[in-house]
Amino acid sequence: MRMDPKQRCAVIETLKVFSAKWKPCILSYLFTESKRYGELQRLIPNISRKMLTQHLKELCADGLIERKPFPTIPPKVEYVISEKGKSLQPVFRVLNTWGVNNLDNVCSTEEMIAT
Amino acid sequence: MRMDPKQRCAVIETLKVFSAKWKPCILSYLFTESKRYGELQRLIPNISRKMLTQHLKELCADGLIERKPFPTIPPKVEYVISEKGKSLQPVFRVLNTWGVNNLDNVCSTEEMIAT
DNA sequence: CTGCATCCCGAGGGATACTG
DNA sequence: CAGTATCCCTCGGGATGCAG
Repeated sequence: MRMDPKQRCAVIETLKVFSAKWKPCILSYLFTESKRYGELQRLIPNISRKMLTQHLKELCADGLIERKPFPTIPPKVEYVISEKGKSLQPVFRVLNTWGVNNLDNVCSTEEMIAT
Repeated sequence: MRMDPKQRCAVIETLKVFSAKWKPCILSYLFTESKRYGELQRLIPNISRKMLTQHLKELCADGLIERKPFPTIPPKVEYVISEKGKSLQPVFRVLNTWGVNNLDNVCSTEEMIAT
């Protein structure tokens, strides 16, 4: 197993798609169910609006989520996980399992489903 | 599947361990066989000595690789993958597979074994 | 409510010169 | 050969204010 840093390596490009600071968190919420912009803001208290907007845009651009605007007043926007996004869930499970088995003081996302 | 950003989430902590700029590349070389400092430098032409040193240190601290210095003249240091490090290989394969199936213009690390 | 624009700061990371 | 030390700069990302 080798990687040529000059090529677009699948592992590295995959990491780029979802490993930004808040993206795993956003995705994990959307795995469960669609959320509105404001809901995500409340669920992730430390994220700034700028970063939330930016990450949502990038996730849309990469086809992992979809944006569903409703032309109501006041406006309402729902973010929904896409099929491509769903395909990341098993990847997250693998990462979660590795962390639980190899790191200290980490909290499994699987456990959090139960609670 | 939910993540509380206030906890040490397994997925996020796992990403922190190996998703720094050059770490996947370094690890992928060490998966194959042990390498000396200078070899890695030649294999990864764009990395600076500072970053190579820093990332190797962090990978050691996280127990993914081991440093084997030989008190010869001139000095010689080998970096070897650890058992914990090896356990990341299946994780890399999952990331690689997802990238190959879902991204354009990426190059599989698996293919590169064959070449 | 859902964003965009702007300003600003600190960390990540590159280049280079020096050392045991 | 295998680093360390220093300088510097870009960019991720936070805070705040404005707009549709």
